[in-house]
Amino acid sequence: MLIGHFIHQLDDKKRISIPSKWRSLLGKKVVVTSGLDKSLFVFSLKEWQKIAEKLSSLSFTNKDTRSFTRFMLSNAFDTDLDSVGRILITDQLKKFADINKKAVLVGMHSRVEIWSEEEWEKYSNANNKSADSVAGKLSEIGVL
Amino acid sequence: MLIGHFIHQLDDKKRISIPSKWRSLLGKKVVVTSGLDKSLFVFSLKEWQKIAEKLSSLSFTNKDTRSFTRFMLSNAFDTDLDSVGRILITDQLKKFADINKKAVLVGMHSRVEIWSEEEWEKYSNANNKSADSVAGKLSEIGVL
DNA sequence: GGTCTAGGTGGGATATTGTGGGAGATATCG
DNA sequence: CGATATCTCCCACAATATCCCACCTAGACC
Repeated sequence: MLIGHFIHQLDDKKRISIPSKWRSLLGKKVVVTSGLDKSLFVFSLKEWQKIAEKLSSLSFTNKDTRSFTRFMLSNAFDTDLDSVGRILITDQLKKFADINKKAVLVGMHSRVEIWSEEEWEKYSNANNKSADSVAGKLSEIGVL
Repeated sequence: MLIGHFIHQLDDKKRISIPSKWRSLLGKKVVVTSGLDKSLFVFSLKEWQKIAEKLSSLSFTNKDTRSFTRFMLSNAFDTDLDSVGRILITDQLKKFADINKKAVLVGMHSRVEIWSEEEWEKYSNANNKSADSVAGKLSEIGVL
């Protein structure tokens, strides 16, 4: 299970290290694509295949699903981890997520999200959860 | 059942001892995450998996639950107990709970909470004073 | 009261990880 | 077709995490 978050550098060769903890879970080949909220999604090849299948099963007549499918597929990029566990980020994706140098890698169960540091800070501050709302959600899912 | 509380040191290598009493209940692998009121939650792997499953089952189209899931997962950290029963606390979590050196480990049924000593004092003092009102609540829910 | 044991704490040595850069291979363009 | 830019693979280094062992204190037991 992919959890936690790490701050890594995107170097001038547009490489970024996948935290070593996650490498065994992701495998050697991954797919990077544009995600929600100005972040990139990284899937293991296996997870990606599941998603691709789901996307292809969506109705083509619905305008929304058609555009969502295009959004996911057109920006998808498959890349291998190099010998020390880094992946490549294309210019388009770099630009999409507005990543300059520092990036935040976030573990989200079965996928990894990549954010620019600034966007991540903004996002997590903006969603500055009051203790009450967190407590409420926690009790909803049966933790408290 | 995890009950009672212990005061242990968080050393410079960001390790903290789990009370030996609790080790058999928690198992070798645990997950630490940000909790409520400036405290950290420690779950056994089993308990955590239940939570993670619930989280992943939440609808991802809802912006609120998405941010809640990110909050829970991005601050989570899975760690093994070392040969003498200590776990690691990441810088992020250390900062979140404002733990410097002395920390209080509190048994809360199925999870452990970790507080900085100062926060714990503050919190428990405030609570002791209102013991009467707590007693009232307990009778409301049929405990006493 | 002394000895023994278990649990908590600290520190050193080694392995791992993240990051940068070079050289050869490949593609691009005039 | 040659020159130049880009990409890919490989190696090197510094920082840090991980593993292991040793100490120390407090309580138990004789």
